[in-house]
Amino acid sequence: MGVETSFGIGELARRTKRSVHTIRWYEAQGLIPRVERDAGRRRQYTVWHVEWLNFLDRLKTTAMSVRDMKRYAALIARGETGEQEALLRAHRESVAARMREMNEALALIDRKLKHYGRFRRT
Amino acid sequence: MGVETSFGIGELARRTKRSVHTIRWYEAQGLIPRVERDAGRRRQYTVWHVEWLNFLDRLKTTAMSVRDMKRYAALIARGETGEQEALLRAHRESVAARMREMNEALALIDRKLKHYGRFRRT
DNA sequence: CTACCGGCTAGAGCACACTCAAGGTCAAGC
DNA sequence: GCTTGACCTTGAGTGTGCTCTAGCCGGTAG
Repeated sequence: MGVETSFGIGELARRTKRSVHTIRWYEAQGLIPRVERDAGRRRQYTVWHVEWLNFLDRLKTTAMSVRDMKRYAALIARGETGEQEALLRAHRESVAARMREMNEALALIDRKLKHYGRFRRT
Repeated sequence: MGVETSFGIGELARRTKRSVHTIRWYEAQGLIPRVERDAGRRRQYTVWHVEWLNFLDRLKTTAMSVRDMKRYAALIARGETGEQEALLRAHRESVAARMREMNEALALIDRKLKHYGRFRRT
């Protein structure tokens, strides 16, 4: 027992619902900053990494590319908060724009569906 | 002069802002129904195809896969309006769900941005 | 006649985001 | 001391959606 402050890659995989393969791949791509190793060269993670990967999920949900996640991760690693904010703000705007487009497309789809409905019996 | 009722692939490419390559690839994937050929085996298109490709753009904007576009195109080719409607309605729901997720993610990003803002000087 | 344009097919190549296989290390438990 | 399990690295393979190359044909203008 005791206060578990760090854990291995298997545990991180369970906590973030990713495969161990994927986590190593993410790290190789530069998406995971602040990864320490123990004496046996095994990766050690903390709750910070769980939260970071959860946040990456949100960025992914909003269609951020791995390339941009890598840029953001690099800024986190260097602590450059100004640039972090700029990147995130730019992403926010592109997401908002994409959502406006999707809304328009959805409206068109709804008009089509209404049209189908017009000739339905029920 | 005269009423131009059909045109070639180059013109379709210009009208739909795609490359000729891409249009041929779309057709090979089964995404473009009702394509006739002239005596020289050249593809002939009409305004119907322009509208169809514009609609495919909307489906793409809403992240429909080529696989599903192909299914929809096949239903168009066979005139099965009932199944067309079912497919489109299912897509509509998945888009709505994705947009809800994106909205949540956007809200989280906005909270992060607010946090950055908290420590800014201006 | 010949250059050019637009079109044709088959198939190779590419960017992205994983996903997994092969072969090995290392510590703990029996 | 041997097995088990978690971990390691390198690198190959996969699915999606294009994008382009090579080599060819056929009609028109100079």
